[in-house]
Formats: sequence, structure tokens, C-alpha cells
Amino acid sequence: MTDRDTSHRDASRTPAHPEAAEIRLEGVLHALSDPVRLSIVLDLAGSADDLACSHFDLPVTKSTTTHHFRVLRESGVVRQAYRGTTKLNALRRDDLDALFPGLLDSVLTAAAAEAARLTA
Amino acid sequence: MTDRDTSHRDASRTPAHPEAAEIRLEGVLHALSDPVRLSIVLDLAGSADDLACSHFDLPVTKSTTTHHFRVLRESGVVRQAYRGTTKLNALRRDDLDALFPGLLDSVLTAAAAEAARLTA
DNA sequence: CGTCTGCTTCGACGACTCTCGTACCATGGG
DNA sequence: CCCATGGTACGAGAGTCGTCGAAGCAGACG
Repeated sequence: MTDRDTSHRDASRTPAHPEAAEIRLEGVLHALSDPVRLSIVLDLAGSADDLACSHFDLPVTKSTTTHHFRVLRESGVVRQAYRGTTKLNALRRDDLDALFPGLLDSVLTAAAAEAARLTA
Repeated sequence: MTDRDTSHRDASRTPAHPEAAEIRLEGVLHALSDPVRLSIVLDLAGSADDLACSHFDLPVTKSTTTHHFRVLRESGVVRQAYRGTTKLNALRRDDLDALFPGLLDSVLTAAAAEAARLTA
């Protein structure tokens, strides 16, 4: 722990994220087409700031949860960062809005509308 | 063939479409997450009116084309109707806009933007 | 009538997805 | 230092998806 003091800190454990220019529309749509992932995104959008993975109450095991978060991360929908033992998740609102203006909002609105429609 | 005189005419050969209330957001997003289908929708949106299946120049065989059009129809994205030997396709803009306001437009805009971004 | 065109149906195959359980690692606290 | 906690890695299994070719059907047209 001399000059590599920060090597095992938060930033170094950050998993690989695609650049904004690497985000593909098909990938985003595919990521959002899964009910579990859509609920994650919906929950994430409803909260003001980052949420830990453990916050979500999903009907799948931890392995599957990891898988879904990876799909969301690799498609460019969320950004993940470690903080201690937990992992914080945040929507990449800025990047998505810049690339696909209005898309995220309309999907979120549509998801909320559909949820209301089906539970009515 | 007495009272069922119209049974083999255009309307009767119309394949099954989901009701507007049956359209699911996940299904729509999944349908749009395939490059071939997205290009179909894009082409369909660019044209003023219905387009025949034969109009599209897709990099797949005819069997696969049929498959993609079925996915689009069954997810509620397009409406299909026969006219003679050809089949006409049209976006279900009204239904989609009513269910998911702004979604279709933002996807179309995003697809056009991405196409321009990748061919630049 | 015969044939051509446009689309469908039916397997089939490879690839990918979602799911899981188990084993594992890395951080933080007693 | 040891263990509890939160998340990951690695198969593995069931299911779905995209693709194709070959065969078939329904109108159109000579």
C-alpha cells in the first residue's frame, strides 16, 4: 500500500461500463423488455439517488439479480459503483437523455401507466 | 358457402390481432429490440400509408420475414390486412399513442438518431 | 385451365436468456 | 483474527428466439 493506495478502493472495483457512444438502442430496449429489469429501472427512477442492490425486493435469487444488473449495466441503462460491501446503482439519465431524448421518460410513464392499468 | 359468403374475402383473412387493452409494454419493447423489426417499423413510420411485405428489402429469407411480421403483429405494433395476394402493414399509431404516449415517437427518433450516428 | 407470385407453415438447428444452487471473494465489525 | 454480510463466478438446465430450407396454399393473370 504505497502508491497503489487507491487501487483497491471504490473506483478500482468499478465494473466495466459502456461509453455513451457505445450504447445501442436495441440493447436498451432489450434490457427494458424484461419485467424484472423494468421494475428495477422503475424503482430506480422513483428514487432520488442511488440504490443498493440489497434494497430491491425481487422475486428471483441473488445470482439472477446479479445477472439482471449486469444486463442493465452492459446495455448502458445503469451505472454501478461499489461502496464498501454494497453496490450502488443509478440510472444513466444524462447519457440516455442525450442519446435518446424522451425515450426513458416515455418508457417510465408507460410502465407506470401499464402497472396502474393491470392492477386496477 | 351460403351465408358465409364473405368468409374468404379480405376481412376474413385478416390474422388475429391483440386488442388495444391486450398490448403489453414488455412485448412492444421486445418487438422493437430486434434490428430487423426496428428497421421495418422505421420504414413503416416513414411512409404515409400501408406498405406491402414485398416492399421491404430485408437481409433475411421470406420465412424469417413472416416470423418478424408476426411478432410485430402479435405484440400490437403493426396491423396487417390482406389485399389480394399481398399483405399490407401499418403501424398501430393510434393504439400505441393512447397506451404509451410519446413512446413510439421517441423510439423512432432514437432509431433515426442512432442510424445517423453509426453511418456517419 | 395452368402457372406465377406472395406469403405461410412446418420442422430443425444453433444461439441466447432466465433461472437456479453452490462455491467463492472482499469488505467491515466484533 | 475470524466470521457475518453483500455480491460474484461458474456451471447447468429449461425455455425462447432468430434463422433457414422445403413444401404448401391462395389470388392473379394469361
